[in-house]
Amino acid sequence: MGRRKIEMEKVQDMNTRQVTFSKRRTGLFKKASELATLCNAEVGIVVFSPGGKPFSYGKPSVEAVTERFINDFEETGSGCNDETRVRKRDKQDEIIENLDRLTKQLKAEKKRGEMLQENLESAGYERFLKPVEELSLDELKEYKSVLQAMHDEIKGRATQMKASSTLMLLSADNGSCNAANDDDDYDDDDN
Amino acid sequence: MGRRKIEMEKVQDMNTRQVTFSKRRTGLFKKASELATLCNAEVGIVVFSPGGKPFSYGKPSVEAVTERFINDFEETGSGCNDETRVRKRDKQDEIIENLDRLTKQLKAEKKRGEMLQENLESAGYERFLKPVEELSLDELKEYKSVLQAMHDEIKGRATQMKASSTLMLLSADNGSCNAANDDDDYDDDDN
DNA sequence: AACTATTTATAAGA
DNA sequence: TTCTTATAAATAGTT
Repeated sequence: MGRRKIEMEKVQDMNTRQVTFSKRRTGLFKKASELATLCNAEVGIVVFSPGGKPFSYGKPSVEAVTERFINDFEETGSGCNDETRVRKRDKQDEIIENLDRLTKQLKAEKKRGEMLQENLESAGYERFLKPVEELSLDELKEYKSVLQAMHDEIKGRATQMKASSTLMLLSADNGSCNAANDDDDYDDDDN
Repeated sequence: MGRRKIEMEKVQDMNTRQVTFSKRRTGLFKKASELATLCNAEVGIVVFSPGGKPFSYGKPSVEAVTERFINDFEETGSGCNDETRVRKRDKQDEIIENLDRLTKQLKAEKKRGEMLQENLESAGYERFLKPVEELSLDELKEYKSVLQAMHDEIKGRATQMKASSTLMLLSADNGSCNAANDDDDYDDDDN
């Protein structure tokens, strides 16, 4: 949508591709935001750059989503006999347990990452301030690059894991467009 | 982008909102597809309609994502001492275990849903074909609505759970735009 | 579901 | 990288 029409195939020039990625990622997130605002919808996106760096966008927030998901409880009573209600309840209990486990795992993962980072940083300073002159230039360079790599990895790990899990869950059984239903998919009731 | 500019606020008319949702959801998924194709990126999206129906889009496929995520193994060796390598290995093992657990939970959840649906359908047909004339009109109506509700719920449950989990993971700590890094976020190496 | 008048998004260029 | 601009695409209102 610019000076020229472009073919829908991988952009060959790397610099151009980088620029295109940035611009279009921004555009995609904006579109998502507009969809959420205009239609009172909820939306989540994960994108991996070719380099594997994850970007994400979500609106409004997970809390709102999970809350609604869990509060689904109260509305399941009408028109059901007792047996049905019990079955539903059991099913929802399981789902809630699963969601809860996911959150706990995520939190634990984040905490481990933070602790590892702290350990590395303190160890790094100590080693850097004391025996510097005992290290060769090459050793110093290598040491610096190791620290940098570890820092980057840990910093991005939680996001990476979130994004990967997300994509995995998203396309668990198919990899392409996947509308939920065919028939009635839009019943509003909130205002 | 049409006959008139519209305000960025919830569309009030319900029919208009439904149409807008459909059109813009399609547009969003197309944009995502283009981003993936042009930039060789990976992308996943979940959208809830106001009625709570989930829609999702992913490209290329989860398998590709998880595979790359796991193969990250081989590339972590350079520039690390043994202790560092062991730490990284441990961390990645944990992550892989978590991902594995997520997949298993999802599969179990789907299987339970399918079984429940089968049970309901067979029981439903039996009851419907035999004692119809013994049921009052009101009972028949109620019965039909119960079956319909259960059917809809089970049909949508796996997707709902996937989408909810996804959104939860996505915005576990914040609800708005969330770029991964600040600095170098684009290093390509595949061709 | 199709059709346009317009608004947006964006490819190139600076 | 950020801004500008010519043009391609998306889409709001209409049929």
